[in-house]
Amino acid sequence: MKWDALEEEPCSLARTIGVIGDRWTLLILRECFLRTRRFEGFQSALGITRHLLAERLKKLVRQGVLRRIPYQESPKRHEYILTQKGLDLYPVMMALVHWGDTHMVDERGRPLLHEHRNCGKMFDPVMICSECREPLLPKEVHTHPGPGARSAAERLAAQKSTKAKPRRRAA
Amino acid sequence: MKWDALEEEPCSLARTIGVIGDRWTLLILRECFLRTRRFEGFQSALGITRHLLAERLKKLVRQGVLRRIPYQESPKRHEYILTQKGLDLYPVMMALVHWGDTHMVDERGRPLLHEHRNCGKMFDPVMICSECREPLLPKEVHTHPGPGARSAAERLAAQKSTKAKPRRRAA
DNA sequence: TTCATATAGTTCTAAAATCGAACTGTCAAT
DNA sequence: ATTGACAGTTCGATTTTAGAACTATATGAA
Repeated sequence: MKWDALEEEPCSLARTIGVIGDRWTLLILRECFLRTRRFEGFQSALGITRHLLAERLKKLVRQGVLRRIPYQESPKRHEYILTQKGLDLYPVMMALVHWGDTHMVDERGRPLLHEHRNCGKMFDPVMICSECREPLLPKEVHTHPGPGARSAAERLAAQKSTKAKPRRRAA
Repeated sequence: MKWDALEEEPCSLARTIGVIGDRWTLLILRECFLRTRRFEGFQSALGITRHLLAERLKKLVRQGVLRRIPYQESPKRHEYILTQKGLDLYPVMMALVHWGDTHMVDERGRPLLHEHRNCGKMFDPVMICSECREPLLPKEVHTHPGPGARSAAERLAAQKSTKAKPRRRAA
């Protein structure tokens, strides 16, 4: 699959994955939320190759997740900060962290605790329904095609290009 | 970086990324939540190569995200279903979908709508604080080292192995 | 002046991952 | 006896990533 194609798919999950769904990008975003802003900062915090880091940052800027802002002239230097679109990834990050906290901790316990300044307490993130504010369970959610869904004809056409071709028999 | 090392890192985000943080795995999990259970089902829905699909499924089973269950004898056939650990990824999936719905839709609108059976309404997922039940904003959250955090000495040792080495001057 | 350091990249080759297609094996139905 | 469904495995070619060095600009020290 050409991964650029993901962004064209009629699926919000696929499109999101097309933008942030690889290991280095997710780790770069972690650093962003931890207030890292500069090339060298990302590089030394992550141990990513400079080549890939440059490429990933470029892509995140192109996608509007990060903004590249000059912080000095001569030599020109820029730093990378989260846009609102980038900040909106916070629930994604928290959901990933919380799953790790729940299922991947060793005997030592959580590496990081989160304090909510509003209430002053250590918390876990909980995902609720915007309408009734009850926690969401997969069993209680049904999906329906939305206005951006593909018609049957479109699905058929799309299948032709991605579906496994029939394999021929042995001679 | 050897990606197996991610699971050892003192960071719940890194550990989670080590398990589910690649494009195909995330798409496979989407299919799981859409009730796909069998090899051919995943393959034709995603267009993933059979080779990679087999590998990813094995890894998800090894990690306890999926369970491989026989559904017929002779020939032996199995299907892959989400464990509780896998079901717990629901907030991650919903967060990814919601970001896509917010920032990646085209003029046609959302591909999929979600109905909450509890209240009967179409909803968006909202992430709140478990303690005060207010929506979480990145600015209002502070992180503290938890019991599983690395000591300063451990951080230093870890840096030696991942940090960029000093580069020598040109001759 | 010359050297060293800081920062933000780019370039290059080798190694690893992925793709694409074919192949294996079991069983049921025709 | 052949075809099709299903769940993989194998293999060569292509694409990505890793790892290291190199470029460029400027500051401050020897």
